[in-house]
Amino acid sequence: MVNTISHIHCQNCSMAPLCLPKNLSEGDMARLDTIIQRHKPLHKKDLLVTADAPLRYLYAVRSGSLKSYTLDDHGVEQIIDFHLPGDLVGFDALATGRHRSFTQALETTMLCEIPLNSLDDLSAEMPVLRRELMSMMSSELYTSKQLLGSLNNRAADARLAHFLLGLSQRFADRGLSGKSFRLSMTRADIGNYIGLSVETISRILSRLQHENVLLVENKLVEILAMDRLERLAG
Amino acid sequence: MVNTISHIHCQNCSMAPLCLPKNLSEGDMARLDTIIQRHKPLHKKDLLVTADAPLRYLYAVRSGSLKSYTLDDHGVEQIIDFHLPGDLVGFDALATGRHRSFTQALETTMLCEIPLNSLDDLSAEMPVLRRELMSMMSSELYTSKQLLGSLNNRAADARLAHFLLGLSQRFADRGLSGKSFRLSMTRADIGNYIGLSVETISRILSRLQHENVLLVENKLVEILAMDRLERLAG
DNA sequence: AGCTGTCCTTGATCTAAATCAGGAAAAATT
DNA sequence: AATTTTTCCTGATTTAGATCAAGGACAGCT
Repeated sequence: MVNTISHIHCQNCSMAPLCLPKNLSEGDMARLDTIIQRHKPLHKKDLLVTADAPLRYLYAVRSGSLKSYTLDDHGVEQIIDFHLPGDLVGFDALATGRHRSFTQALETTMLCEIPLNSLDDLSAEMPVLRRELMSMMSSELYTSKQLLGSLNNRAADARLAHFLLGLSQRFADRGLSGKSFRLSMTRADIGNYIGLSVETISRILSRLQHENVLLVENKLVEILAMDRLERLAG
Repeated sequence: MVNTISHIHCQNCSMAPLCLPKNLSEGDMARLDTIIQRHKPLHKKDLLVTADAPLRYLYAVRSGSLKSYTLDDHGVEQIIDFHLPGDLVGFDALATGRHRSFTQALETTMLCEIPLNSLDDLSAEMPVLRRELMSMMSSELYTSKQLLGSLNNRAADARLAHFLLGLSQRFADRGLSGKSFRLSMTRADIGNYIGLSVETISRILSRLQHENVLLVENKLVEILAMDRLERLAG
């Protein structure tokens, strides 16, 4: 019998509607599929890419999650991204041809590996793929700039609300519950990402729980009052 | 006699080495040049694009400068970018086909207008142009994420130092002085962008002047001790 | 040149969130 | 199952930067 694990294709991947092949015709998708390879599963804390390493592949997250971070002058981690299934990892490295951050699994994570050379060739021939690539980068750019706007000049609870709503939206986009989900990152990771101390994250989660906006149990979060959370996020 | 103003071409534009055509062959550059149009000059405070307007062109800044901003729920401006000569405006709108921010001239500004449809066609045929587009988006993405990292969790003086060093680098890249330059944005704009109040910007500039790190005279800034500024930025 | 509105600076006060501290609960490792 | 390590929570204290306040310097107008 054929091992099904070794035969994952874009055509039968549940993430396809969100991922790179989302707007491709059947034929185009099949062509893209031929260049895509599977990557061995990562365990929690495994590194996918290291800053400065040459960029050879873009990675598509199939399941699990990761964080990307840089190290500042003092070797302190600075988280710049969380990646969920359907996300592509590596766009920020295209300009230099080298990765500019570390990317580490937050839990057991499965990935597809897309060789850049082949992708570039394909994008010459497939206008839809080319536009999709541009579009995904553009979205990431927008999200990143939005984040800037919603962190600067905003109170701690607004930042955290924005973060939770962003996650909620992304889970919902993936066909999962946007109301009830698991945080694969620690409170410290969240604080690092949105510029707050762990204690502040913890306190605000507790407060929102008391105010019946959230229900928090360890890593599990349930949004009880989406409207109030949205009002908080501003 | 031919009016020279009406005959600006990539081939004789001083910004070409930084701008979209930077890596193109002579022939490719000439082809790109045929689709590029000039935009009428903007005066200070003129809007180039409005949020929600359909995206038809990318704009390349030839001279002058602009700021991009969104409006939050309460109609408060939130600056997400400053554009200098050689920069391209509009990348964050590719995904939706609509602009997602307002872009306004900070001074008299000259621009080139690049029709998106033609650019897409060209990028199918010109691999170097395609990669250049991707590369420019990637750079912008990286800068944006870097900024996130260097604003979060950082003291006010480190933020401002980072901002000034970023400007300095960009001026230097453009063949201008990285040591002595003019701020085309107000203190309030800077504060808005890096998440500090006007007063704090003003105070830190004064302090850095007293400490002989900077020389500030209205809009003019001279960096006296680059090393100390870099140490501050961390 | 003089007027008007915006922009910048400096000082005094206040406050939100960081830091310090300690303990409890999970999770990983043995 | 027991032990170690990491993560999370809550309280007390401190502090960096916001806010309030007011005067002075520019820049754009007429």
